[in-house]
Amino acid sequence: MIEVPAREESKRLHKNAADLKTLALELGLSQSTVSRALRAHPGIPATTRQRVVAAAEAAGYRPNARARSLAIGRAETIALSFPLERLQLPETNFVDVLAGISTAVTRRNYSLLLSPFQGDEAAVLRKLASSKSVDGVIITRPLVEDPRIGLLNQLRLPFVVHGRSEVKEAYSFVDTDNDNAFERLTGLLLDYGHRHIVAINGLAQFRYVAARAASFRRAFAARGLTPLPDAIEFVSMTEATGYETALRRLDDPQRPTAFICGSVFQARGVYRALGERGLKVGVDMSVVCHDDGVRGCSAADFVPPLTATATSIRSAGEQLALILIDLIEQNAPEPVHEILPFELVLRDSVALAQPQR
Amino acid sequence: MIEVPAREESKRLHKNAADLKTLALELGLSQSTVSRALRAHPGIPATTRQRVVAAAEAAGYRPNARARSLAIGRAETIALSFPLERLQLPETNFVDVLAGISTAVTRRNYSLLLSPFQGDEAAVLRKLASSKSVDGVIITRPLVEDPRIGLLNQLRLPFVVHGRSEVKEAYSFVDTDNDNAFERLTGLLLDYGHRHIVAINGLAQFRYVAARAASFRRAFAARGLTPLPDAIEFVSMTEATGYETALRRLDDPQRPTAFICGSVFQARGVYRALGERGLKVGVDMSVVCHDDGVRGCSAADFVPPLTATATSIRSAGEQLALILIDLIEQNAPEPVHEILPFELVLRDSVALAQPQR
DNA sequence: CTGAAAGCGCTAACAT
DNA sequence: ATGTTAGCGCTTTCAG
Repeated sequence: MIEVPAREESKRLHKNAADLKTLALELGLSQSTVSRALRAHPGIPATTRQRVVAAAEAAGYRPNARARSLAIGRAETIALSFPLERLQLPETNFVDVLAGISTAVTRRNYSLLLSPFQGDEAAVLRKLASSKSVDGVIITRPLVEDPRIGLLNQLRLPFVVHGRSEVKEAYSFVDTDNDNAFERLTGLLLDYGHRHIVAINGLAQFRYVAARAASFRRAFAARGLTPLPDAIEFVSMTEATGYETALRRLDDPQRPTAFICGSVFQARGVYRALGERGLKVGVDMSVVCHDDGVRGCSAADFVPPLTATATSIRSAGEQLALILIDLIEQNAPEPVHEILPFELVLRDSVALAQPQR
Repeated sequence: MIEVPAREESKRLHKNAADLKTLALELGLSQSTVSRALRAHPGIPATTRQRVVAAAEAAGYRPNARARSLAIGRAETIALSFPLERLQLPETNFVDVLAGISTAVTRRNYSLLLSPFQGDEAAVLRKLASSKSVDGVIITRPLVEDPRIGLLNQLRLPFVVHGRSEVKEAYSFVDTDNDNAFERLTGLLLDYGHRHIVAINGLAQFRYVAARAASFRRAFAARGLTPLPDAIEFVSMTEATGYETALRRLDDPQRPTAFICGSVFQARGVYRALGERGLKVGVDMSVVCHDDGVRGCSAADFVPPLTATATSIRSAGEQLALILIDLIEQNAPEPVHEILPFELVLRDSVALAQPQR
């Protein structure tokens, strides 16, 4: 019944639980010296530093994050605020942004707090700010006039927005170059001779949707043309709405010759609708889309492969986290505005427009 | 240049930054009384409590989470440890578990720390434990003999496993009733007269895969039958492998008459393979699968609708979080073992077996 | 180069 | 019913 081997293990266990005080005691040094040695403060000779580091490692010592953050006034943690439904809906690029954020946060030795909300996001943001549980927050999908920006500035909680808003205040953001992407897509179709183009856009409350609508029109204007008044559809970013919208427009006596889709999901719906009407993509009908590089749904894998403006929403996520952490650590005193480039990838989904009537 | 209106605002801002000391001072009470009043401790009369609560609300006061957690010895935060790739791969049920966890964590007023790892999960778990940044952790996809369970027990970090392992030690888990689900699916096919059934299972290192293999054989044994030696395929849980595996088995001279799939993703691949070989599901070939209720890929939406054992992986996520929090708060001193039920939903993907040869 | 001591903001014994 | 006091474990002046 004697547990000789267990004793040494329990000893090690105890060591694992060690705090700074114990460690200092064992080393015959003061807490402050040990603390400084571990943080490689100047003025600690290499020899003692090594001794301390070795002892800490042996003891499996890590500073208590709660005590440390109380002392230094930072939690080394950021939050991602998002509507819970973005984790529940099947078709969103949210998880890909999250993957990017996770990666960067980990690389910078920060932690990521997931902060979902249902209904009142402002309340959640206020709570994050006043309880000081995080050093900063990432918010997503800004509205044309987004009240969160004013709120966060007022609360003095560092933040970065995924996307842009039209508000006057200063704020940092990371955004894809949506505007120009839609202009390129539109221009491409126009240059192939298409005139009756339908743009399947997103819901009108979001700024990026407005921006895309504007750049769609800009591409026409640049060529001395004007789109039809009902050329732009403001619908949600799903396969189902892409399908429904396309079917409706195909069955219209004024059938378009080309579609621009805001997302690969919508494009998938458009392909399905075309299939059902017996129309061949890249032959009878042209389709292009914007492709955020969402995992598992690439324009390259469409049949036929889909011409698209390609970006990486995951790297947008990485940028969001990196910029926020820089902001927190004051490496970036000014608001940061980062617009990520896209690439136009030509594939087989675009045909020359048939000579009209 | 005088900022009269701004002054009042800055005053309110200042109030927002209020701490317990300031609040106590304003109220003419001691910190402890204010603290107790806010936590509705017994022995604080309703009148003062109301006064304190009102003042706190007006000031936008929230206890500093870092100070509080240092004082009470709990962070009121749990972590989810997972391989980063589960956020990057297109086909996983991970996000659905996450949605469930998020929901429950929020409901219990806890926070959720996302703790991805690449490579060495043990190191991450050690860090979580020694830095005391969270009160507990959820781990997923246990191996048959999973070393994390021993580690976490040794570290004395409360944890719950999504799934089971064969290790001897005590641990809490939430798991779907995988074993019996596969037995039911197999039994169903056997009762329809099928004898040459191929089970497309997962990768062999995971316990649930072994359990499913065993219950597949159990269903045969219960009817005095034995499956063919190569009846079970151990492959990954994706559409692509479902497709490839099905094609290979279909092109074998010994073609099976039915498939059991471990996931809807695999089943989707099987459907595609059957389509390409001109076989009609529910007529020429029978297919069943286990359906975790992943968002956007339901067995009910297959064409034809797919007979499946249905569970909700999201509610598994909820249970995981609730149990862990109970464990942390000592509401559940004993390890908790929760096996979630499933439902067998009959649809149109199963036909009576053709009389053999 | 190292140690002593204060304090981050809160909670909880221990008084009264 | 309320106040006083002593920490929680760390960082960081301030002394030596």
